[in-house]
Amino acid sequence: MLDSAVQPVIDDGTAGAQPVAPAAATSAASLHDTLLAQLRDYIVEGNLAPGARVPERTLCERFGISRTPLREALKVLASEGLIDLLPNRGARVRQLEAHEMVALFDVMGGLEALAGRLACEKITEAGYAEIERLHHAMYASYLRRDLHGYFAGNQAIHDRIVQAAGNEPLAATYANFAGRLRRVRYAANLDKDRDRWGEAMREHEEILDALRRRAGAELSDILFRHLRNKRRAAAVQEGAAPVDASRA
Amino acid sequence: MLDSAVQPVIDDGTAGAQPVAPAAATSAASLHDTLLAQLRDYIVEGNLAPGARVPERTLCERFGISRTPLREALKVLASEGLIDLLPNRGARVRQLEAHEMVALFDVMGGLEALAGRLACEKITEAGYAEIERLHHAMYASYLRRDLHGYFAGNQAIHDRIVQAAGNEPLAATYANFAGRLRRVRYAANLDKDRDRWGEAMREHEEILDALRRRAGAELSDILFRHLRNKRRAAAVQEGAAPVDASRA
DNA sequence: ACGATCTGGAATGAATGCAATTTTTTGGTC
DNA sequence: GACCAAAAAATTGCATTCATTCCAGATCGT
Repeated sequence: MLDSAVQPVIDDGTAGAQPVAPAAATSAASLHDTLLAQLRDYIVEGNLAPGARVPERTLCERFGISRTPLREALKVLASEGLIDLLPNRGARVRQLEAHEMVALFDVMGGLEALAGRLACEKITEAGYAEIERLHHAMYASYLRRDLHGYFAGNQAIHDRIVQAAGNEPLAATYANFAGRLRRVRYAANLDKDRDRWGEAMREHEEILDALRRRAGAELSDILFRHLRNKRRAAAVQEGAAPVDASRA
Repeated sequence: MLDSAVQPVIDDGTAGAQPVAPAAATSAASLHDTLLAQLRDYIVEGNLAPGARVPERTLCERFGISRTPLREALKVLASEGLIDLLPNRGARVRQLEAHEMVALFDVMGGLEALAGRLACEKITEAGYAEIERLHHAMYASYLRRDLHGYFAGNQAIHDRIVQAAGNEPLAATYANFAGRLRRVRYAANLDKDRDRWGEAMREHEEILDALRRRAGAELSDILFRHLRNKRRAAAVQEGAAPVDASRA
């Protein structure tokens, strides 16, 4: 569906944004949250330039639906912070100012800090072993200077910690913020910042150590500072590359 | 080219609804977020019993609007976690299970912990002085055994800390979770639990002290544990009392 | 010629209408 | 009398339609 193959960019570094909303554990998916997920992906993938208008008509025929469900999805996306809904002027893709990106990073840090603390309370030995395995794999990628593998491992670890926290609202909120930040691609400049890379690796050693000792408060603090450092390293390139929005 | 002559607010019948948390601080209000705020308040206030159906038709004539904007608002409220949206079975007021309430409290704790840490970085002397004043006022209420005044002051302090964090997404998320938890009224059992009341008061002393010293990590930890204790004290009564939903 | 104003088209916001699914009621059977 | 099945009524989901607002180009005035 989505022609994301045009630009295979490494744009992630935090976490994967999956379904945000289906809070109901009992409900079996849904028929039209599909559209929401589709639209969210469509925006997050970068098919619409930041600040660009979100043409209802075009998207309607793009997804083969009427305006009513699309507008509903748009309202939800606006409440998630992905787009801005101007009164009578339609929807626009949210453009992140520098200070907004900083704020989002801090929230991510707070959420990860919370996740780490809760994970220390709930994680099983098997769960820890899995994270330890991921950590070593990531370390191997680091030694290999395999940026892609490193990021994948990094993301997997952070996701696992959030998952281990066993807190559904936390996981949903985390996914929401991760999705908002996914559009800014701050990842690619690690290969030029070897110092930061090594520093991040050391921080991950601390993370694993604190998790092993189930030191909740300590892990919480480490994780927040870890995100702070990641934010600092990412604050370099701000203007994300715009992507073509016009496709017949 | 913005028409400075703003159109007059259309307030037909219903009382003025102040938004719980205007997520978009910069955007100039809105014309139909009003309905969203109204509906949110309507739910949070407890006009609909937990687990009860949310009849579109009824609410439509209640708010004097058509089904389309109402359904949009419903979708947003579902994404906020206030209601569940069953596939073809309409909307239901979210019923909080015990473990869900626990999870929400933990997220609140994490958010407040983050707010405290950020507040230590950004708060001004005047801002701290204001919180100190509120603290003393709350302490006076405590001595007076004025439960209502105590809670008002308590909430004001926590709100001020969040506000002092100067992080808009954090404030919005905090307001969201606070709204979700507002329906469970855990407050009333403090007068029967004098020990918890005194404990909470001591914790607030610690909070103020850490904030005065701008000890971010310390304040963060205190706030999380403070919320944990509040959760423990609140976990008693679960089923909130339903209120009549029929009002002509 | 430059600027403001006016008019036409397009898009947004909301309401109504129609098909599909669910729920309730009614009837039948064991 | 209780339980199950089928039809009717109501409700949801979506499409279509109508009113209002915004944007653009053209027209008129200075």
